[in-house]
Amino acid sequence: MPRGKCCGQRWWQGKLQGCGYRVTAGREAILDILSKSAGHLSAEDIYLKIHARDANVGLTTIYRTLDVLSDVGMVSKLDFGDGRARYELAEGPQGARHHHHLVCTACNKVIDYTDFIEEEVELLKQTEKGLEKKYDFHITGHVIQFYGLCRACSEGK
Amino acid sequence: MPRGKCCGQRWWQGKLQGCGYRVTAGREAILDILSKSAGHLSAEDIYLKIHARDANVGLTTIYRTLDVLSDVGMVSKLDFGDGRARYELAEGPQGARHHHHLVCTACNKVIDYTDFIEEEVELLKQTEKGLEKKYDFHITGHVIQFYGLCRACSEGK
DNA sequence: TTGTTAATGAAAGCCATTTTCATTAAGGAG
DNA sequence: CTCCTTAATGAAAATGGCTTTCATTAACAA
Repeated sequence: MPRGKCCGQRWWQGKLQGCGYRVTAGREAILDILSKSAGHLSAEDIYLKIHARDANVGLTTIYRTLDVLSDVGMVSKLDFGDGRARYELAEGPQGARHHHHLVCTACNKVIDYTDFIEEEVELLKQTEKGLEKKYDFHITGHVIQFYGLCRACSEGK
Repeated sequence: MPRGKCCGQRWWQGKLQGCGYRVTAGREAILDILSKSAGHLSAEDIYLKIHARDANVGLTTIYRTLDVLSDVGMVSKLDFGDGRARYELAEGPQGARHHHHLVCTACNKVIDYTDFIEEEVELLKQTEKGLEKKYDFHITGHVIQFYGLCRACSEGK
């Protein structure tokens, strides 16, 4: 077994077990699919990919697993306003780097951008600090997202 | 009939008719409720308020009217991630002033804040410009929102 | 006043997600 | 390695916000 793969498994197995969750084939499969896809998969996307690749993991389990993985902090749940949740590997040593999303409201294409991120993050950090103090809130997250029409959708109209 | 009220009515009646929509009792009632409530009402909230105040407007009509009012730009549709849309009077001469939202993920309380707004708006504007150019997008909107636990929910745990 | 057509409401439908419940299997104890 | 406790799973049913359908009503222009 290749060293890299082994270490990767160790990593998420430890994280799951450390949080009191069991390591199962379904969880492994879902995590594997997320790590090999370019983000933004819906539960059904994952369901289809899992069934295409090999075998049986019910939709229910996919939803439950995604909850677990969110809980553990390995996966981020995204909302692009189209009525279904999307999931991507959370940023971190194993995941992608920090980015925000630009969503086409016509074709639902999503662009991850990292430009301007530094300024955004800096402003968000300051604002969070200010809001926490002023409103006595413990801030745990934020959403910053842009919506619009991509080139194709803009012209096709 | 008081002058203020008359002018207020004129205003939205004109706006509706100018966009080819008819003026109906239901639309008047919904708009009135929105203007007298402190923001963030769900369709069902409005439904209950309408039935408490006087009479019959079906939930279907409320959804349809809110769509119309969004279309005309009189109402903003909000998404706080709890699975139901919220609506508030759009900012403008008749509506509230520009603000963003701070959401408690435990009790769903929402705080409108205007602090830090100038900087946020400025950054958003610049980022939009950059993204439009780089990704050839026509940006039509954005979401910036903070999530966390309010004082009460933080302690009650 | 009348005619056209948008607006309405009740009921049915839609669909992502959740719940229920009986079955299976992870992983610690022995 | 085997047992045992309990989490994990899947199928099916349920949930719930929202939308569609369709027959009826009412805006408002002529």
